[in-house]
Amino acid sequence: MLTPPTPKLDPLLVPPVGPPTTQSNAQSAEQAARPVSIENSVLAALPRKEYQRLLAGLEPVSLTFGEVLYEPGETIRHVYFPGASLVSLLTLADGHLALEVGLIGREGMVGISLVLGHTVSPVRALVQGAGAAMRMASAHFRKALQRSPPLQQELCRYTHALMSQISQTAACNRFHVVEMRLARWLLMTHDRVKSDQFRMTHQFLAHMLGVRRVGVTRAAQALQKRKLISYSRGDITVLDRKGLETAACQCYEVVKDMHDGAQAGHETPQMRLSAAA
Amino acid sequence: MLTPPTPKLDPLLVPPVGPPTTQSNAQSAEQAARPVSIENSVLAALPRKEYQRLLAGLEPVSLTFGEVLYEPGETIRHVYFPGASLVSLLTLADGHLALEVGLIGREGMVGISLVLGHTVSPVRALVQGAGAAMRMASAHFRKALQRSPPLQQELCRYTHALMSQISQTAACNRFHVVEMRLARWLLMTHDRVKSDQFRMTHQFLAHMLGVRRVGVTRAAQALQKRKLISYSRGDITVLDRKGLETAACQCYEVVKDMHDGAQAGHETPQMRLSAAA
DNA sequence: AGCCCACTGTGCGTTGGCGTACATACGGGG
DNA sequence: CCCCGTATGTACGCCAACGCACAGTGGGCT
Repeated sequence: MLTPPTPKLDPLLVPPVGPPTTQSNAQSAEQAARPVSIENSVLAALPRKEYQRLLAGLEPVSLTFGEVLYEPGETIRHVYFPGASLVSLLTLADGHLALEVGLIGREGMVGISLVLGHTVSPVRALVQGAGAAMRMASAHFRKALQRSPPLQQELCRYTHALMSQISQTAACNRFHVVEMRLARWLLMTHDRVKSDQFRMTHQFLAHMLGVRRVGVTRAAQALQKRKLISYSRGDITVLDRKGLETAACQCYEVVKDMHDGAQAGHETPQMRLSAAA
Repeated sequence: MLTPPTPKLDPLLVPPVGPPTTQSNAQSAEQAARPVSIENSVLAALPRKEYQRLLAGLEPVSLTFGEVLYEPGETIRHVYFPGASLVSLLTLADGHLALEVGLIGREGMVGISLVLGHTVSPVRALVQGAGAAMRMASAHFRKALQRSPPLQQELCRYTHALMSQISQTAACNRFHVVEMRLARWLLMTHDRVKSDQFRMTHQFLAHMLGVRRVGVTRAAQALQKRKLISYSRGDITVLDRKGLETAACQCYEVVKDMHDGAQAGHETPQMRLSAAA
């Protein structure tokens, strides 16, 4: 939250940010003092030795709200390992409408295309929650990936989880009403940040969910009336986590189980059998 | 989920078919005479030597309409390389509604999860167009994959294309009206089969598009009135391919470019930059 | 030939979300 | 302290799609 969310008109389609990488570098200098501070599950899951080797190419950056990391069709310059930050993957339809298909926090990596050998992003990657992250230049990353089977494995797992998330989101967007989807979205965000409270305007949520702002307002009202959340001018607070889970569609649990399963299955991949059944 | 969910009522969730694998084997015997007859782009893209080595584990099968290859949460026993056949990936929402998120023909492989190290499928894989395919047992496939970097590369490419397809479909399902989506779907199918004509009831299409059967009927009427297609009792014929492309949303082109780009980009991955801009 | 069933066509009231427009409320900067 | 812009609340007509119900229609099977 280094900058106020929405300066002008419709900042969410193309938010007014300075050159992203440059300004990030400025801030990253102070953080460089303790470069291991970023907690990212993918990195954390690596053997100590592998992690140490990776550190050479990793650079701490501070992601600012609204920053666009990739645009569809754009070459990927860095991959990002979010810590406290939060990144949305958006698919564009027609050219002006956007819809979130994936949400990436500390459990994953931004730039999965590179893992699969593509240098171009098919989606827009938008910073949705400001915070710290580690990044690595694409060229360096590809080399590191080739040299590190554990990293490959970790990222393959995550890729699969992300793919499942995207699939489930597709069905969810098709079948479920706004209120349920909003609840799900809040839960997903809640999982990825430490606090019960985060900044998030209705307008922004509308873009994520692919609906009108008014639709979000209505849904949010309903949730607030049920004492599940409270909000005011961009501050959303989760009051009743359990209740929210009830209000959300089960898509939430399906996706969550998938991510958890992917991590839990680190040593025993087969155990996922029962989890998903 | 080995038992049929809905024996009566709605034949498309589990169409009336005999034991899938067994009966397929019966038919595959005659095809075994010339096992190289299946044209699959992934296999075709491999160096001759690699392909020859793979053949040992490949087994020609005949997929029958309505056959379910995987159910969500089920262990993947084989991967499939479709030839003339066509397989849909369906995500389940709530437990009874299904929505197609991906369509796989000769350009891909069914069972991508295995490539990413997961033995369990997150989606249902439903045979949507009967025809030939090659299959390989999971254990064998995993070994083959480890030994063959070209296969890895080919499948990573395809995985990426599939992921893009799923993302785009998600947005498409959210924003576009049934008629456009139907047109898109017909085009995608048309791309993957040789003929201008294929079997496809409204009810089936309704499940793919996640809408009512009546919705499909209406949309199909409109397309027929415009002389783009003609249909009768499950036989759909594409009359005006160009016209259909106009009637469809541009999601079709976006996804097509991605698949083509993935193949064309074999040597020049960067060239896609301009295509998606 | 006749029957049955799958496939397709049509109608009706309902509804969730859309597009638009305008009204209030908070809060920070001048 | 006032002003203005951002954030939120409310209203109205509209439409695509929904759920349900039922009516034709053609092909295959006995």
